[in-house]
Amino acid sequence: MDGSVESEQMAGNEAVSATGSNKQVVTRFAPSPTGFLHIGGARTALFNWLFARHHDGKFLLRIEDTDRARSTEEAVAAIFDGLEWLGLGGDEPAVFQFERTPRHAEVANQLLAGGHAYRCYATSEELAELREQQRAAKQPMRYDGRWRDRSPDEAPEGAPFVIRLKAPREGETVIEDAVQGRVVVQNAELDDMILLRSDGTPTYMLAVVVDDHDMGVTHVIRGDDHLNNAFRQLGIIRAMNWEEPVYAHIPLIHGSDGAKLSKRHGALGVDAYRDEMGMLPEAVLNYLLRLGWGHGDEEIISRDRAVELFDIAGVGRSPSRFDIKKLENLNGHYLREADDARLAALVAPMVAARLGAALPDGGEKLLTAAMASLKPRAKTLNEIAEGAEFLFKNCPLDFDEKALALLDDSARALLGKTADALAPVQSWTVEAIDEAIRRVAEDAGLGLGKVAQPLRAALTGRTVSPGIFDVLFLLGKAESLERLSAVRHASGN
RNA sequence: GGCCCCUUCGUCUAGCGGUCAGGACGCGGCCCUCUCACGGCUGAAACACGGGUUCGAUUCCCGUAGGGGUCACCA
Repeated sequence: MDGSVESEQMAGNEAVSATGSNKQVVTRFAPSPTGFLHIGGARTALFNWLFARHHDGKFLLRIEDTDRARSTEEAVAAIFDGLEWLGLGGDEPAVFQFERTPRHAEVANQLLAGGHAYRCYATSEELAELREQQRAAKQPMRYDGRWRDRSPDEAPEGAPFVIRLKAPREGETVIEDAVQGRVVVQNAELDDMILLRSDGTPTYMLAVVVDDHDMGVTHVIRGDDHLNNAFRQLGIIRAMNWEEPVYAHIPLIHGSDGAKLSKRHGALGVDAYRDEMGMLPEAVLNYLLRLGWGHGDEEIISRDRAVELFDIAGVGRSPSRFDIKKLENLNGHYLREADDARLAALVAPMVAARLGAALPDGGEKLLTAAMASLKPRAKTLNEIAEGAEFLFKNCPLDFDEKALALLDDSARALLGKTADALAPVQSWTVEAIDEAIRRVAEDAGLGLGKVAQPLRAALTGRTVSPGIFDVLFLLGKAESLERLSAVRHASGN
């Protein structure tokens, strides 16, 4: 057996033993509030949430808002809103990183006092020049450590400085990543990163490490784009002599073009899946779960089942592309499973918007009754709303072209016979309607389809709708007859 | 460019040395049928390439190619 497989197993066992022993699993989701909760972030949150639940641990939230210029309150609200919709709230109130600035500075100074960090007086211009030279010389671009070993007396009087980590230059750093396996980086590749900016605020590198430590995070599950950062962060953790968390860097989600899917590249927020695309949260969750994680042939996986099954070992190592078709398919599945009244409540405002008018009294009730025949035909709430429109249209219906084509003179004559057959029906049940319509077809010596299609056109204005008996039943006797009559008395096409 | 990661049907994936390479979405066909869906059955569709290791590689190792990530006083 080779080394990498072995190391993966070790990483896996480490994760398990951390839970098997006295230590409670703590995971966190730590978005920066510079935009909405995008789909990749939602998946990261999901994996963290599931891992914590699976191990009876804690799932925490932290808002990484140390970049004051780019953080907004709207973004914070959007992120909480998205998480709430998906049912991925934290087990404790969210931590706002900016509020912990003093603690970050404290740690930086501790590092300084312990000789693990030093003051660097290089200016931004100086550094930019350095990078430019390195670029020109085709050298790797990194800080050259010009203040690393200088004596403090050489410091320019009163000049601003940053605090940098004094990272080891020899040897290598190894991470046994629970997803990626053993990853090794030469320490020479890592430069002395900035811990505290010249204005005294912490950088992300410092803040994450301090906060993760203080929050007791045992497992850091995050996007693959942080894998390189982990090596730098480890430098701080080791300098502080803190316990190292288990890292699990999950592959990113790419767009259908294969490029990184992020808010910077116009990826959608989860709110768009809810508000614009008509998705159900359980469908989004199921889809996200299967993107990058698998358990044999299981495709339809409930939240509870996911908690039961989820493990890091099932997370794949390669990036995946977002496929809206599959999400839609899953959404269709959950639509069919969903409670009719819940769906009606969700769809009612959408139907009203399409109609440009409020729904009549009892509109939501009618939608609930119609849901059983509406939802199998839809993949999104939008499609349900579209399919429900005919229920609320007023009498001179707007007919689409194909419907109009069906309503020729002979069809109108047939519609007359149909109306006559329907008029005497006393108890307006699907069975009674079924019987009456079939008799019309039989008497005319026609197949049921020959009667149903013109009827459908006359009643809905479309050639596509739920079963014709259901349409008649849902519309009610009076409305049905009125629509038939309206068509028969309209001028020919 | 340096460093790091990745590579099974178009897409998401199962596989963990010997399989007719399985499932799902999408696509085609058939059935059901009053339309459209749903549902059922079914078909086409993949181990990037080249070397090893091995009796035997999709599976292990090394290259190549391709893709991605990362190199800020952003997070």
